[in-house]
Amino acid sequence: MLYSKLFPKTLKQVPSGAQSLNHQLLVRAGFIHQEIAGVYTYLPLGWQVIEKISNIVRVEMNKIGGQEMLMPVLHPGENWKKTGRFKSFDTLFKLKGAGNKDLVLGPTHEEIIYPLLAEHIKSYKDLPLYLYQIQTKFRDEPRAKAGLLRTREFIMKDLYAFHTTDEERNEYYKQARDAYVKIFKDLGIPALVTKASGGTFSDLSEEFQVLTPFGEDIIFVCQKCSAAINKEIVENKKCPECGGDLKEEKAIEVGNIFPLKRAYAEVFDLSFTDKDGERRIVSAGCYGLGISRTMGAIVEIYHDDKGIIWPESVAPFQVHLVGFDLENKEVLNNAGKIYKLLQAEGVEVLFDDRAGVSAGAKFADSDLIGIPYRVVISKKTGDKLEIKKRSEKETKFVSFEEFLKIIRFSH
RNA sequence: CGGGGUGUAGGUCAUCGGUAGACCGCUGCGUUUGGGACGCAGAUGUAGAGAGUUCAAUUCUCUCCACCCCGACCA
Repeated sequence: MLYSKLFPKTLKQVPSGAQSLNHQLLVRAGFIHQEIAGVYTYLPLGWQVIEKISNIVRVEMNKIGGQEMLMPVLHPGENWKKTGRFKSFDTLFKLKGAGNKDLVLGPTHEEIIYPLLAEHIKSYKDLPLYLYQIQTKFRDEPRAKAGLLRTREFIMKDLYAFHTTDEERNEYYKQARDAYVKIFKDLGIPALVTKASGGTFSDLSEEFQVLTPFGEDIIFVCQKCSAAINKEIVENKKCPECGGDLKEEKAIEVGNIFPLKRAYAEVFDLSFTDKDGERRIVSAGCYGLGISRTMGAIVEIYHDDKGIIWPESVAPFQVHLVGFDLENKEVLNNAGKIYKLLQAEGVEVLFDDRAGVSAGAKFADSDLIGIPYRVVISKKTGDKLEIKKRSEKETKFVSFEEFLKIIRFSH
């Protein structure tokens, strides 16, 4: 991608009202644009990051048997009335469709997937079944805040798993939990598996929490064994695992996994005929992961006073190629050649090809955007590349081949 | 939803009872060229909306709307 063509330009000033770092940096660097409270456009750079995160999640969901699909945003109000959540779900967006029909913008998809499954699941042979989607959800939060950490429209991965027995479901829960641990490791995020209450769905759930001052959850982390427990279920200040001392921390929930109770299966009659000819209710589990919130959480963790420092796995590009002295034909040709060679090697590269822009401005933009590797080509660099990792201070001069080895090795 | 705050150029803000200004950005020309360069010239505004007070309102008052912060809420 040529930087001169990239939409939009970066901003020097912090947007009015933006307090959290993810909000400030993502807006300034041109990743997101706020439309209304808690609703953002994902601009080209931002969308690249969303896609990177989504793909990491997809890989692990597919490994545990997940089949990706896409359910509608628009739901029949009727289904929500059946489960009682048309009234009880506080942040539900409701609207009227043609013929004055009640419609709902989906905040979660039990009301769609249960009736869908009820139509198709007849036998124990149809189970287990793991279905997931990555999709925009809507919740009319009374107070959106902190950039992407709390929005009214957000991108979420939700996997619904359906089983013949609770034992089978619990077995799968462990697999899903491992998959989540792997996902956050691949994303480069230190997420703590945190015990929490299950809310109305189940007695216990686990949340994946990232420590950040802008988080909204209070969790307690054991200073001895690192176990984490949500405030809502901490009774005394001692670790239930090892008895160690607990430290209170602010955190943001980026994932939540829990076994579902059978309420929805019963409402929508999601049952099957077992081997012995008996009709049984399906046992389910639900596994959510906030894709867009995770993007915000990453920025909360990885930044400095100059800008974002993306982990390599989710950066919008791997390499930020910065050209100086581009009025000089030779330098321009050389930079263009490096750009093409990197692309030919499958490297995702953003090439700052702007002429007449000062070095300082290019460095500042590069630091703000936060791509892992910066490569400078100028009249000084000759046949070498001047490289610098965004996360480090030192600059090195290396050959093209050496640079390729470096970025390959880092993966 | 309770409390507080803010709405002025594309962005960040200043101003002020007599219908607007800076900086950034943008356009043109020239000089620069390794950490957000400089000079000159230019373009860009229903001052959030409505009502009221006044000779006169962006400015004061009221209502509404939007956004932000604290709290409550957060399957």
